[in-house]
Amino acid sequence: MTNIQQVAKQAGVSVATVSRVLNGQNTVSSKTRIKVEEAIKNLNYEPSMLGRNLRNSESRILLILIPSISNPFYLEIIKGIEQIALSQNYNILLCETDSNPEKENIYFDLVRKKMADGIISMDPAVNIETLKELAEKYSIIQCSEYNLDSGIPYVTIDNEEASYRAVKHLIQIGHKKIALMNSDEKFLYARQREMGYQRALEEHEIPLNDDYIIYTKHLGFEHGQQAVKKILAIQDRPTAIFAVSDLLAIGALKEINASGLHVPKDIAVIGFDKIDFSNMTNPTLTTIAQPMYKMGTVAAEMLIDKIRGNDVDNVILNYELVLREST
Amino acid sequence: MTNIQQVAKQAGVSVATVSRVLNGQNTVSSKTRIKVEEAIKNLNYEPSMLGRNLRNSESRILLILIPSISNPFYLEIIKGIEQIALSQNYNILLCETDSNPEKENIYFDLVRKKMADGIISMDPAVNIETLKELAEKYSIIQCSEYNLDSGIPYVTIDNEEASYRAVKHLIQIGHKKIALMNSDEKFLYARQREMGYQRALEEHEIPLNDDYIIYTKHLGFEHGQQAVKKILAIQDRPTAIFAVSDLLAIGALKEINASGLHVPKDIAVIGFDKIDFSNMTNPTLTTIAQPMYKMGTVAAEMLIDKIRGNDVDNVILNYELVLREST
DNA sequence: TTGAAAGCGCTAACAT
DNA sequence: ATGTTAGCGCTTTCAA
Repeated sequence: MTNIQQVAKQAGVSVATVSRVLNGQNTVSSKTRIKVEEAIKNLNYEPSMLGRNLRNSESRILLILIPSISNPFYLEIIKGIEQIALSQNYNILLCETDSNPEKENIYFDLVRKKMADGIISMDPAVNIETLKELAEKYSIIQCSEYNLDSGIPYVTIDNEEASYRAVKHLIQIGHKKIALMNSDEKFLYARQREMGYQRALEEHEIPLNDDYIIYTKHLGFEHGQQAVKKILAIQDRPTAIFAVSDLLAIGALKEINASGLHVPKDIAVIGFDKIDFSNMTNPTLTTIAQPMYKMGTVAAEMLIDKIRGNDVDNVILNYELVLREST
Repeated sequence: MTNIQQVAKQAGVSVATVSRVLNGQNTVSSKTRIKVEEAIKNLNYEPSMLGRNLRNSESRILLILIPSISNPFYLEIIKGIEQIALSQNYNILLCETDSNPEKENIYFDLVRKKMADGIISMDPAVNIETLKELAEKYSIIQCSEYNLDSGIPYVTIDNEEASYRAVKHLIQIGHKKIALMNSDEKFLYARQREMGYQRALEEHEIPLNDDYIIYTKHLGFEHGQQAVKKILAIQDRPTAIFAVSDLLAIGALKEINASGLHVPKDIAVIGFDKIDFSNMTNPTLTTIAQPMYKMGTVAAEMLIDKIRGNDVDNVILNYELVLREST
């Protein structure tokens, strides 16, 4: 491996000058610059990030914490993060926590050990106490899921409002018996979306029916299947389902089909996120579109800003109701 | 940030001794070890990977090149890679190339610049000349897609045989008019799967019909939809379709449904990969299961072996035919 | 405009 | 069993 010393020797200059050329400083005469560039070419020299990073005391790596790589919702966000990261010469380390605190802690160690310059956390189940502690020393942003009192900057959408909008749509097309397929109430977004659901019902004077609210442990396809079985078994069966995640809704769709019922004739279904697959189902899924790519770019910009030592503000992005075949 | 010096001072020993404790060397008396460990705790010391990595001339990062993060096929492989990587104290940098040589080259630079210790390439469209050149200086493994003459070690399945098995299944359940929905012939796996398709037909004395072979540019859902339209428009319409990727097959499924035809009554469909979603469609998809997780673990083991300077052998893993509702 | 030299945090060879 | 010290490859301060 050739290093900066050898380039300097070959070019007949000092390592400082080579470094200056490498970093595009304009304090180098064009004659010397050319000499150096030739030497670099001759020797096939590639500067080592290891040396540079130690010297600059940075890793130029951003940590992305997601609960599961299998949920396409996160993939679109990641693409947004990546676009900004690459343009600013950062690389991203994608870490799947499985909502497991131990795994999470291994990844937190990466920033403690200077292997990463900052974290974008998207795990709703993240240990918020640890995260807060970490946020005192390191740069951290929360994306999608967040905590109001943590002081950690976040980017998200207005979950209560989006949920209200979804349920209101169901009411407007004539439904009164509307089930809510929620995730776990320990997550802020779950509580917010439930509040939106309640507000829409109350506003239209539809009484709340606790039997119509089903909770699932995870946001997987199979959990949607299981949950919808319970809903179908209710005596006064709902005519519509609002699922707080497309994956749940897609699972519901499949199970409803299997049970011989028809969507949307017998039961209407609306999802949340607008993942790619929501357009591939039969029928296609009506859903609340989250601006995932945008959330990613904003989160990345916020994080890089924070790493540079600037203060950053929270951001609330807009959602959209996407009408398709399932309602 | 506290460093090794400060720990040494606090513990009343030399930095060498601290380093020894850090690295679990047994040449340290338990008395000193305890002193050092206490100092580490007191000072909240975390060793910097930046210093260690420069000193050891390694980054402990593995580069994973995939064409698209949206294809779930790769996600399962990545999980396998990750499991091995983490257990060996490596981290993985996931890089989506979009099969774009420029983007690819940015990522290649990471290994040239010592930001990564090796590469697992899964992009069929990778610039093989560049990869070969790189493989002379750096550790590289190909996973799933490979090149016979490159000398780059690979892990894969027997595509020809698996494809033969899929088509033979269709023949066995009574089909004679079988379409092949292939990707681009410039990819080795595409050629291999086409050969398997041909062999199965020939063996059962079914004449080859060029009209029944459709090529798609990419392995996306939408490309499956488009391709199946062409197939449905053929005068002597096929009664079965073998798609070389589940995503294509799922797109086909959806489009066939939309056209009013029924799977498998009117047209049987078989896919390839066994991605999670192949079980979520209606009907569920018969498919060739690739051992994706295993491919990942093997690839990671091979790469780490190679980084350590060992020679590694190519590996061919087993596939499986998974019968479900679509045939 | 350029060079000499210090130092980022760590490991390991060598000495004791 | 422990310490001294060189050096990994780079950037930057200071001096010329």
